[in-house]
Amino acid sequence: MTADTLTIREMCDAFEVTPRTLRFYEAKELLFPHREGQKRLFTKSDRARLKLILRGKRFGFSLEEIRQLLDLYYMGDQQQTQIAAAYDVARARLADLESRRDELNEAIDDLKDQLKWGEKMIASMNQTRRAAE
Amino acid sequence: MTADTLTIREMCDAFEVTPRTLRFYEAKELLFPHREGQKRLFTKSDRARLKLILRGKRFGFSLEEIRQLLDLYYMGDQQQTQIAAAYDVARARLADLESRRDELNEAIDDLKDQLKWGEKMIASMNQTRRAAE
DNA sequence: CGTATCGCTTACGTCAACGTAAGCTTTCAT
DNA sequence: ATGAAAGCTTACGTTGACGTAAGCGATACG
Repeated sequence: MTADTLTIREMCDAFEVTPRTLRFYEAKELLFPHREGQKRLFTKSDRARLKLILRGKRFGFSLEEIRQLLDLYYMGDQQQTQIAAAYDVARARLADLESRRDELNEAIDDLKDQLKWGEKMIASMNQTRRAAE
Repeated sequence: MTADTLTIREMCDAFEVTPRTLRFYEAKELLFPHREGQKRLFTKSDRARLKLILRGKRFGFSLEEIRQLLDLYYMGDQQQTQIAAAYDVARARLADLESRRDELNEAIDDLKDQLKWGEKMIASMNQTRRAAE
């Protein structure tokens, strides 16, 4: 049985990252792989966290920001004040993501216009070329 | 008349960036302010470009990627092959943005679930606290 | 006329996020 | 037994995106 843990190499292959990157994330307390002697063993939780880390990076968050967000996602049973604080931060993050989505939709609309313009351009140039032949 | 151009300071105030940043963007050929003697004068085109630069950064693009995208947006009348190539790149970018939006929506849904969970948590903890009093 | 203020250039400093190299154990197949 | 492979630690190097400091020219102001 594989005990549901991955070696560092398997983890790298699964997520297309380097060992250095995984060790770096551990040093920054973004991942907490178990140890079997010296060797790291990455659990299901680590895989879920790494997925969120990479997603966060695609959205342009810094590792430090991502670490805080992970602390939110993976809170155990904590004190009420902690939960409440986390709740507020999560709501702020939601607002951030929604505004990002809106801006992204703007950018998409802009680009679609740009593409229409490009199509007309190409068409008219083909026109011109045929006329010149 | 202000000739529709901004000094570097006005530009900084308008976009909340530092002079260093604007000079840096010029050095990297992302902006092309005119000169009045030594002094930079930022045109409407520069303002539009800077808006796109800052938007790109919020989406996690590197300045080099952004420069290429700007070259697309602001192509003059070029050769057909150039237009056609730009068209392809723009379509690829559109696909990228749309997939980002989809992933963003996923993240938003996840977070909404998380928030519901948090609300329940807080509610049940208030319950517990009242029971213990 | 002195002196601030604004802008310019040149150049070195910095921080995040890894890359890369050196040298050391453990493991496992030949 | 051994030597290649995989993993580890430590530490210095690198790249991108600016920050910051020094020093100079022009311009405005009291």
